[in-house]
Amino acid sequence: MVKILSQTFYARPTLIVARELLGARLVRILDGMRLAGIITEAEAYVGEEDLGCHAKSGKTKRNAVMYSSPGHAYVYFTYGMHWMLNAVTEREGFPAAVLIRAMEVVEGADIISARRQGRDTTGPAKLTQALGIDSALNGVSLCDPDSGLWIEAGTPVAGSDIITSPRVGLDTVPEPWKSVPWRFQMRRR
DNA sequence: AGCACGATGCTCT
DNA sequence: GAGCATCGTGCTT
Repeated sequence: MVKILSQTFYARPTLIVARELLGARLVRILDGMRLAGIITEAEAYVGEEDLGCHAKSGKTKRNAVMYSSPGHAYVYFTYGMHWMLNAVTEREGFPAAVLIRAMEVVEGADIISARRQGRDTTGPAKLTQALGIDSALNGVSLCDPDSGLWIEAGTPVAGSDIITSPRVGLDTVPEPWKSVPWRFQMRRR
């Protein structure tokens, strides 16, 4: 039986949510078609103390959604051409989120393959491009099917099948934030 | 198989 | 005006 992850799922410590999102099913309704993938990689960004987090300098127009209640989509634009998808976590007012970095396609493979021109979906911008996720989805609820974007519970991944490592792309971020092992990946089989 | 680089434009200082 | 939670290509080993 299918269960859309609820707000209480997201209203927990971000590191826990990031781990538990591995194996979950990311679902997107695009042009009336259902596309989906199993989340295989995610990263945690936790509060204003975390100097790798967009909220490090406080609330701005860009990162405001990170401060909203858990279970919302934080979608932002970077590098002049890429969109990134995050799930907002913890309590309202505390800026934290999980970046969804990769998925294994399980529904709508033909459509996704066409959208990706045959290329893979392992990468945060590849994933949003594959699913047609952009600024129109910033701030929508991930707990409401009307938004056209949500996450369903999947097969839990055992701790021994999760690989942790430092987050990607934080080259200029000071330690310890640059190296904390807040990237989570499902072991490849 | 790995690395360097250019693309490209929004956000905040 | 600088800096980016990246990607794809092309060139080197």
